[in-house]
Amino acid sequence: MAFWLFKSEPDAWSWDQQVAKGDAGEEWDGVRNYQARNFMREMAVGDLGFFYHSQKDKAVVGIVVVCAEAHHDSTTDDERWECVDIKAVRPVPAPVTLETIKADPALSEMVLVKNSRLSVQPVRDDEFTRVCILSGMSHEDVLSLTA
DNA sequence: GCCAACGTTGGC
DNA sequence: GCCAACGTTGGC
Repeated sequence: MAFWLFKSEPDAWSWDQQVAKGDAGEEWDGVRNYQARNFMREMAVGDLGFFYHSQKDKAVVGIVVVCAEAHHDSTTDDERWECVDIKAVRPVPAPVTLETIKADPALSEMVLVKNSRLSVQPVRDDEFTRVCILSGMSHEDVLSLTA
């Protein structure tokens, strides 16, 4: 299983809106960046990701799961752009802010820290676990997610 | 609201 | 194929 991070401006598409979509999930559409698209092409159904609010919150607020592999982005006729579908799994007990992430030496290599503009990015196993723990989840909580 | 970082476009 | 100009993102 691989881990990812999906970044969204809460004014454009928020965690609450994602949750409201329920198990049907929603296209992660609108991505017009090759790097981000290529990461989505690598995703498999069942991969987990963080849902990150940029701008005002600047925090990881929830956990999502990929529920459809990359397919054409329905918001454009341009054949180049694809997206996956994701659905909400659970909110994190407490948001993990960018400030907290930046202050943690174990997370200094995160793409979020090194390339703040990339909207879809890979997360390492150890980084995924670490952020979960920082959010207040127990090790058992993390294990039950990744089992 | 500013600006640094980055990606894309288009002229040469 | 290079690079200047431009547009966008997102942290501050």
